Amino acid sequence: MAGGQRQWSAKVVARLSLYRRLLADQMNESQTHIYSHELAKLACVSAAQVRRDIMTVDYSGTPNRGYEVRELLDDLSRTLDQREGENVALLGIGNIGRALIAFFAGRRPKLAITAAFDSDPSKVNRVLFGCRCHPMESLREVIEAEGIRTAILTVPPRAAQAAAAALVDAGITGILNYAAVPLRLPRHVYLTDYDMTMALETVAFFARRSRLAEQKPS
Amino acid sequence: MAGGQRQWSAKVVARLSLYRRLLADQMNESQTHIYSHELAKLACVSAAQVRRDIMTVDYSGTPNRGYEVRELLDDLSRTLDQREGENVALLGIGNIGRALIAFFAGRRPKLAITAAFDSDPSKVNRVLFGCRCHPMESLREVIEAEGIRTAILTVPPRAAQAAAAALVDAGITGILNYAAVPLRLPRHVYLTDYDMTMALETVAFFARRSRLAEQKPS
DNA sequence: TAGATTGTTAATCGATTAACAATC
DNA sequence: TAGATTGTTAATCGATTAACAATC
Repeated sequence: MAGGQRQWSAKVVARLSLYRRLLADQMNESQTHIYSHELAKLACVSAAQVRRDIMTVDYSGTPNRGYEVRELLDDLSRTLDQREGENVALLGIGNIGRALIAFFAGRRPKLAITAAFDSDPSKVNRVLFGCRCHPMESLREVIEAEGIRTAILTVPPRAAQAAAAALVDAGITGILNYAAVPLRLPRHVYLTDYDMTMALETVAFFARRSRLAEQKPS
Repeated sequence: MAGGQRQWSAKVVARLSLYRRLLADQMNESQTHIYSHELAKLACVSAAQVRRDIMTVDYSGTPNRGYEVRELLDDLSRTLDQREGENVALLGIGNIGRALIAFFAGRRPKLAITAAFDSDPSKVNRVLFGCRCHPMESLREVIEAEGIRTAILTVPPRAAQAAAAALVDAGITGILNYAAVPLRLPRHVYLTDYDMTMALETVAFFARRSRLAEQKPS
């Protein structure tokens, strides 16, 4: 039922994205069907969670064969991809920005970084891995022309809030934020923060703790 | 009470890391004290959460002045940092790996990437932003010599599981995984996955949905 | 059929928020 | 003091897991 108002959570969508990639691997190995517990093992989650997640894309398996790899893959792609493909913008061509452009070049057929922006004139009009760099002044123009709704933010912290506001102003409704600053955005804009310092400090904290636990006398 | 067995969650630790950075900014602006709701606004979280988080580091504010910036900053650092500083290893010197080495160079005084590893001989023995690149063969040796417990994984997907196993074998207890593959690790190893494809697909999904919601007749 | 797996509901778990007496 | 803020407990919320009848 197309009109059913389903509540998607970010975690579910992220797992669907992972399932899709794992299923593509399975198809390359000529697997035609797969059970929830098999997919669960590949994804490192519980089988119950796999079954519940798959319910959300309105695909059904059968007790005998589990899930048909090809069919499930198609249904996942119908949920995750826009049929005609989709373009993404990237703001800030520093080390991280360049690495992300290189990483995503050709990776997903229906999701490509097609426009980059930087305020540094020396970077403008270059082409990196098929992605053209534009001046900040043409932000709105390019975003509207290419129908872009999703942006990656890799500018320095100080510039992040203003850059994000400009993006929203130009019609962006989803931001992946690599700048290590909390952003204040209107509610209709979806935001994911990828703060690398926070991530590394957290891992280091628990790595230390694990060692401490080991040293404790049993 | 130092011995109190407190249960730390990854989310709380990550927020403490953020609070610390925000407080450092405040101190640069000569703020001596700050209220929970002020810090909450900067961090884009609720005031109740700030108060509860700060409780976990055993620091107390006062109704009159809120929190003393300097004191809270010190207590957060005592929790997050190892007093004598700490080294981190990075595996896989591709685009992402190089960008991360550049990003973290000199960023945190007590947390530095000091050793990189790659299986490509042409990359070995170079020095990037003060970080030396070693051959994979000396993994254990270097990790033990530098007392490293935390590692960043930026190798290609196929190599990730084996590389992670080698890290664990060498004594690593925390991994920040940028390789887009779920890893199976012993339970004492702390793992955070940073799957960029998953993140971008999720943001794009919700960005699309937001637009759809806008178009809906009220 | 017997046995394993599915879809789906109920129970559990953990994290966030609301509320409020104590306090400066 | 009066008023705002704190530490802390109780209520709420959402996500995960367990359980089980239906099914191939």
